Amino acid sequence: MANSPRKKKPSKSEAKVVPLIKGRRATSYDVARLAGVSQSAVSRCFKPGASISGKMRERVMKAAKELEYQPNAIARGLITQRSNLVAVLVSGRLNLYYPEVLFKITEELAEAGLQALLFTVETEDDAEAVIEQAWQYQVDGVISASHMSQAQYKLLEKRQIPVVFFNRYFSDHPNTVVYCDPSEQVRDVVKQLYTLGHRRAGLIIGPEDNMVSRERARMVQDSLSEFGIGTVCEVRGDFTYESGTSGLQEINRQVMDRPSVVICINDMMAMGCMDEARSVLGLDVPKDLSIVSFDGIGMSQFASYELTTIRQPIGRMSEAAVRMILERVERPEQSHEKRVFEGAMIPGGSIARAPS
Amino acid sequence: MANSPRKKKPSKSEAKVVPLIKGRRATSYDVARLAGVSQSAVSRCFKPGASISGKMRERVMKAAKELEYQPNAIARGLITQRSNLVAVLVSGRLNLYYPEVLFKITEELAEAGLQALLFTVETEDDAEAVIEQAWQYQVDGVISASHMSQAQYKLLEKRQIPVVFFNRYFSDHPNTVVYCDPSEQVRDVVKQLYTLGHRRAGLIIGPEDNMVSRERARMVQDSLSEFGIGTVCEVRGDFTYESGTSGLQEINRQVMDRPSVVICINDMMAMGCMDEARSVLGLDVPKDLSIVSFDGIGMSQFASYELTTIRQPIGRMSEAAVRMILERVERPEQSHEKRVFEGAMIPGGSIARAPS
DNA sequence: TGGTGGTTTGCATTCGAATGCAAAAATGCT
DNA sequence: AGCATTTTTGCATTCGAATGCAAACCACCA
Repeated sequence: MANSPRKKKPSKSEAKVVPLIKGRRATSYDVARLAGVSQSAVSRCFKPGASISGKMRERVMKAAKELEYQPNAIARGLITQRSNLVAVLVSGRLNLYYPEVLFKITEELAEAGLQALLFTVETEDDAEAVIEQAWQYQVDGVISASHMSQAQYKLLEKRQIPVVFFNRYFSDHPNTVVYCDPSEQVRDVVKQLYTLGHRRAGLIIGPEDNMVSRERARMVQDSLSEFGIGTVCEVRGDFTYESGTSGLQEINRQVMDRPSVVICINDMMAMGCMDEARSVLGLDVPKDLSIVSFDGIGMSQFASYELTTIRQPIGRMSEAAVRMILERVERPEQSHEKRVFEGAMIPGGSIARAPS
Repeated sequence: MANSPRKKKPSKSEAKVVPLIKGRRATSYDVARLAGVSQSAVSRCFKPGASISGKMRERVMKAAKELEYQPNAIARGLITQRSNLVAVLVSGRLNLYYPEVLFKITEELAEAGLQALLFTVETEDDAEAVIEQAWQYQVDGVISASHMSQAQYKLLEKRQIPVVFFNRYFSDHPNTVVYCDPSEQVRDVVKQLYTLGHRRAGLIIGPEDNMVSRERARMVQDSLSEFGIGTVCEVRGDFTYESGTSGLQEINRQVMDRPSVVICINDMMAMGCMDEARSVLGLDVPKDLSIVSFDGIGMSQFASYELTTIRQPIGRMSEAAVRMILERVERPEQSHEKRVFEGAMIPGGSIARAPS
């Protein structure tokens, strides 16, 4: 490996190497050889803001194009300690809220030059495994819109992997969060219900361990009692359509005198609830029964449902989540931040004057 | 760096090193040092089937646990030339068919020890960019359920990245495919329509360049003409709910004498169509208008819709897709394979006797 | 012409795990 | 015990790009 005289001799007739001829993809060394420069020059050409002269860049780029060279993100990740991968944790396929969030986040990530590593998480056990996987893949950060225990979060923290929570957080622990606070809108909706004569409400809430459900339920309860609307029944579902149908059944079973309005903690359950009311109980929604809910997912506005619901600004929230992950990656020492977005009431058509 | 006598001396009091104490995650070298063995031993411990003795494994594992060591997938990928990443290309958030497929595939991949790198693709230009990204990340393979031009496919082929097409393929080019062929069921459904007295059908199909749409349309046309049912109108949508509503409007505009059945090329459009029929045109589905469609996504069976539709066995198809990617990764020279699954008719409740 | 300062460039090393090869250890057999 | 065979282990190198440092180059001015 004698260091040859620093004069370039690219005239070796290997200039006609067809890229990938033997299954190997071109590396920065191949490009360097073809262009008659050093590997570092090639590397610098692909690093924005690096010190490189015009003609050098030109020469390298020409060779790179010829060989269809693209830097190897894996190798780059190894040396820079930045994978540009972000783990996105969403849960089940049964709540159509998640796909919306997922796609939005993925697009925002792409825009920021990051890749989404997708993980589906149904239980905390899943989360356990997922965290290990993400750790193995050296993700730069985690955006979690699904289950995660405090212990798991602390583990990630200890490993210095930035986490942004999407619509959930731990109140007794500092963390970075994008969150939708619909309390204003809840009050508006409840007020409207009051004006429409509703005095007895049913509630279909989510799993006990779910923060979003707890918070929303609390807000609803607060507003209800403020306006003197009674909660005749509170049943627990799991955010799925099916648990909306069975939820209404359950309410029906528990109280003889049906409430005039059912408040569902998310759209999926509201849709189940509405379908149950109409198809099974033969009720007219909203004339016989009003229904309101949360999320504002796309299909909640299909003509069959037209839910009166409180929408989360998913687009802005996703954008914020990605911004925040980037910030935390770049300045891990910075203190945590919580960004809270207001909800937005979608009037819909699923509420009406209470039947007398 | 004198090579010390091959006697272990792990008693260096660094045994109390707290993992990650200075922000560095443990590497195989750290584990090796703590366990008093070589780095290669550590590596072998994490490779299933490697030649390692029981006590060695035990010692290494103990040290690994203490340091919370997990092999670095990025470094591994670099040396093994296998990233264990698979790019999954799905399109828009507006057709709920995709999330279902995506989640299924992701789960199957996880089961096979692979990670899904998610890409959303709306146009062929997107696909272009996505392919470059995937290439940079050294994905082991691509599962494409979205747009991809022949040129793009050939590019991937040239780069020797295995591709599995999900429900689409190029007929004039060898490729690996999982596909759902609903022709049997189409015939059944059309026959049933005939029996129910339908003689005039409307069609809402998808974009011209979409193979799934073309194929399904062809099958429908074939069966219709076999049974002597006329196509009074064929309009084009884009697989979204909205294009289902506008599709029915369009049909209504084009022909004065409304068809007795509308066949939609996917569920989303069928739902839009049904909602339009009911809420805007005031029709009773199925009494005034029958609707049938394709896909069998979850929400097509919600009580508001209960579509008569031809379901794809998404679960089995996803599993097959992952299997096939694995096979192609391991034996790239093997010839291509096309796995075709039958559809399954879901009776639903969206068809009835044709109004006289 | 020579010196100064600034910009380009290349060299050599690094990231963390895998692996072919040879040395060492363990096992079996006579 | 002595030798052959098999299994286990460590050494050294490799993957592909990034980067600190020093050498080379360039421009400019005195």
